[in-house]
Amino acid sequence: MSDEQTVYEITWLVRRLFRAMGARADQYLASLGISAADRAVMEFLYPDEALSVPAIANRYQVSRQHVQVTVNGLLDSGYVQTTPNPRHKRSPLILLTRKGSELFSGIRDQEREFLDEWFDGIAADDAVITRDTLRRLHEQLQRGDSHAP
Amino acid sequence: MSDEQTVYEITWLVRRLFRAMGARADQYLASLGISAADRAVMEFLYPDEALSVPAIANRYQVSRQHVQVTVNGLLDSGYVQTTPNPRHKRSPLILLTRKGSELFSGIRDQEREFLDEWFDGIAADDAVITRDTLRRLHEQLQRGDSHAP
DNA sequence: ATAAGTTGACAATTAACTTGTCAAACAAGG
DNA sequence: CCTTGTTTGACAAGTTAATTGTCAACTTAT
Repeated sequence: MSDEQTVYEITWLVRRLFRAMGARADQYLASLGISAADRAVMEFLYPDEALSVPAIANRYQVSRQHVQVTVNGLLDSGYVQTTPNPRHKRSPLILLTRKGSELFSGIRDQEREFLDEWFDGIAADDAVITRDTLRRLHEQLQRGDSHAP
Repeated sequence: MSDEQTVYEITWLVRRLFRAMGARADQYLASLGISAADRAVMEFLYPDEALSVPAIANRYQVSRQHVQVTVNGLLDSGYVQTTPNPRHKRSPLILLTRKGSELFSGIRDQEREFLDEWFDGIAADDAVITRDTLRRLHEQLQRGDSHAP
């Protein structure tokens, strides 16, 4: 049984960290001329997945229409290309171009570098305990969809 | 020095937890007929702060115009009221009405109950380590505004 | 073959903000 | 005082990242 103040602070920190991480990521992605949605779509395709638009929408948990717009933008910028879908003539598979793959692996390198710096002063044991605790909290939320908030 | 996979998973979990918490909170608040912005404003006023609209906007880190709209809505619903501001005739201080105070303390009770359930299986020691680790990560982000993402 | 479901394109709508602008009110200096 | 610059509430318009609705073309199941 955890103390109330600690519990409250953890939720507060999760909110804060999310905002701060999001702000940094957006800033960095904007400097490359892409949006968070673009990055998310590319992540599903990296390094060499070929998925239809509705399949991406399913994984991203977002409307297929929105993914369609994002993918169309990425097609225009040359970061993704289409390949025929054997299972559906009108709905091609989407995959990264070489250019898109290079962009995304660059993004990943930058992120890795940032994470290394960010976790520099954190003891490995503490990081593992934190991961396990957050994991358990996440499972708990997935499982018990009892009542809000 | 923490292992890369662990570090990455922590950031992933922070994102997921934020989304899940937000979804639950929104659902609960919507059932009460208020928005997340309404709740945030009431939190600044609870239990008995009296602040002007621009002062709330400063703390909330959001445009004063947006807070103005939120506060006007709360005035209409009778959750907040105005009191003359000795320092500015056109900009009254905003404070919770009895109704607003009761609503917010009800929200807090519900949140407390939810958090108790959520952290039920978590050992107190682990919660403390998690809090401290997240705290350090938060401080690190605040401090070093070196480079993105 | 024919009914039912899936898909891309397009349009309209939404939520939660922001920025811009105005006139009234305020603070400070000369 | 009086003028100059700042703060404020009200209103309007714009933005972002998504949603829902609809259509016709196509695909799948029966």
